[in-house]
Amino acid sequence: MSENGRGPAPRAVSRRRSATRAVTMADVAQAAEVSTQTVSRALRDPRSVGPETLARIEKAVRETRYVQNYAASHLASNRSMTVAAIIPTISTSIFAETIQGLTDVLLPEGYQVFLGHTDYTTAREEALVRSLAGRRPDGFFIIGTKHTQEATDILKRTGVPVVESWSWTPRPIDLLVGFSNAAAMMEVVDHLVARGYRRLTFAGMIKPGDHRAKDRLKGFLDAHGRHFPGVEPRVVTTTSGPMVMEAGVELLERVRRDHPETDAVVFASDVLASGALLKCAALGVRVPQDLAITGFGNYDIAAHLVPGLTTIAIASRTIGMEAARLLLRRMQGEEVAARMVDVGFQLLARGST
Amino acid sequence: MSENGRGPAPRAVSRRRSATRAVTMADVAQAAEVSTQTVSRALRDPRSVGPETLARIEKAVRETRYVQNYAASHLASNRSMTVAAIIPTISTSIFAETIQGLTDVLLPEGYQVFLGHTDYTTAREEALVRSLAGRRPDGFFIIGTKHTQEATDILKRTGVPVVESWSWTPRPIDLLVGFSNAAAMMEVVDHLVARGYRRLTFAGMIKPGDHRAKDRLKGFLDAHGRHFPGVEPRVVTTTSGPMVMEAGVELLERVRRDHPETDAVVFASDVLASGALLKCAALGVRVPQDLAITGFGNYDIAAHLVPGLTTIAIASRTIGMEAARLLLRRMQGEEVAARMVDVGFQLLARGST
DNA sequence: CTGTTAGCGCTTTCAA
DNA sequence: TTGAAAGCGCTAACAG
Repeated sequence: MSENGRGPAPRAVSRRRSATRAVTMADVAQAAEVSTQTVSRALRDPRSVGPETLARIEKAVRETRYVQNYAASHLASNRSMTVAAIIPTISTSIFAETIQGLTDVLLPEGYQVFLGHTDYTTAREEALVRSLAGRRPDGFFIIGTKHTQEATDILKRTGVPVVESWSWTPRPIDLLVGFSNAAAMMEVVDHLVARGYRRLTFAGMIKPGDHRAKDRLKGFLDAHGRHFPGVEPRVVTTTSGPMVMEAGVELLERVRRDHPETDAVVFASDVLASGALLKCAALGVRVPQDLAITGFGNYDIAAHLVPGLTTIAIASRTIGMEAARLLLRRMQGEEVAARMVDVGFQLLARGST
Repeated sequence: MSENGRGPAPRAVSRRRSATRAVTMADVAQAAEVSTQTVSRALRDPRSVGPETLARIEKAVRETRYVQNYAASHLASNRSMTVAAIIPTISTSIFAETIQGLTDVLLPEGYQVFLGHTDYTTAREEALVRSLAGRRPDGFFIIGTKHTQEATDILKRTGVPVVESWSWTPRPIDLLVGFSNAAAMMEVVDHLVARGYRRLTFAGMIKPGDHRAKDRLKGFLDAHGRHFPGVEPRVVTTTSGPMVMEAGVELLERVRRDHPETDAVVFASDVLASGALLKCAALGVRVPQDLAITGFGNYDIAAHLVPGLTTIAIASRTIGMEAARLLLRRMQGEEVAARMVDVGFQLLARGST
């Protein structure tokens, strides 16, 4: 325990910082009677060393319980084998699906994922980008295509591939895996109009940094203007609070109070729509006869509600997987054929309309 | 562009690996006309350098667009400022809440979170622990208390704090933030019996590595044996497939076919219970008159279903936040008062029983 | 197939 | 308050 028991004349002054010296590659090399270089090679590509040497090294690794230090590896090789992922919030299962898809593809290739969430604020996003850039990830994955100038600059200067997602833009920072939220919403409106609904109201939670929600509203307004020129569009929104079903209930109540003539409510998310749909059942409002309801996202619940919820299905997991594949190709030095991937969307017409 | 234009006699042979040399602390130091030491100090503790020096350094940082390299920092200081988090799956919103809580507390303190998921297999968990250990995180967060011997060994030998969670054990590896799944399930059974139900059936998805689901089944069996000694407990399970409402629908169908006498179905998760409850509405099965249904987790949907779903509420986000606080204290060298935190659970009796 | 050398970019230690 | 030297644990480059 005593820190002083080192003896009188420690030749090369010990500059150790860690108390319990960890096993290093040098220890393995010594145990296997090879150089550290050979150990390094054996770990990265077992076929690059002789079979007997390899066996000795593997034995040494086991016996010394060696765990490679990636920080040192990273510093020496300039490859961190990590990918930074930036999402608005983890608690929305639909982004979780995307992250799951991302990690499902990246982990088997040896990449680890750093995760950060912005809570839908661009300021937090910028801080996160800066902080994550300091980890020198080999790639970035980020939800959204609108960022602060500073964040965009940092992302561009990292020199590593960047995938933006879940939106669409003609000029991505680098790579893009997304779809047009506006176009999807237009399709919802077209569908409602085709089914005979005429008094549509948009209801959504639009946080300051949530450009996907804004695009959906924009799509609604565009389509509404196209179908009902001159008619003032009905819009009910909240700008804060957790994205939970209760918010949908509250939005429904505001729609019924402020726009009682509404015959169809276009929600910006399945979460909100589900809350509203269930509330309708409790209130005795018949869906879709008295009121049609649409959602966005095709969450698990949408197909199970009674009636089923008409919504837009997004290939959430696919976005993550496709993004991972693009990143992998780039991180391995290959070129990608298409820098922009449109995963599209699909209108699922169910009983609620 | 030419790689050859270096001239004939490059004195000290360049051993650069990165093509575009990134801005380093030395560049900042040069621009600010101080040593790298001073820059380093200024970045870590601005008050440790003179105000004029600080101003020059801050200016230099801005002008050079310097982004600190944490890998080098990590290697030199032996602190990575990261925490590794291991969860069964990201796509289950209830774990996402926990991760959100964890990051909400850790990010402001400068820690970043590495995320990995095991898909409920202990083999993948072990691989993940090994891999994440190589990143030398300053702390581990892991869902569950049952691990392979090897994974346990690695976690113990890292020398950093480890928080296990979402279960209960008298002998955690290090720290514990959890609750007893079995006790929670017993309370569900007690509640049903008190309400007059006598023919209970357990229905759940029990994946091989999901010890929390197993504990819930165990709790059911214990309570069932206590209330109905000698009566064979009814249990319907699946062992694979995605945890979605459809699985709940299928379990419900099996319960109705194999155990038609059932008057209450005890589901191991709200997801399953919700699917079943909605299916009951579609089938015309009255809940709770014909069949009572209970869930587990108190997902957002539970309170909005009609009737409301009786379930066990878990402080999912709190688990993450509490774990983060324990880790922080330990990572900052302080002792923690209580190594084991029981966050408990709460039975929420709603209309479905 | 294997070893030697230098260095990745930062922080610790020690000295001024 | 600031600086000089050393080294964290690994890998690239080169040589054999």
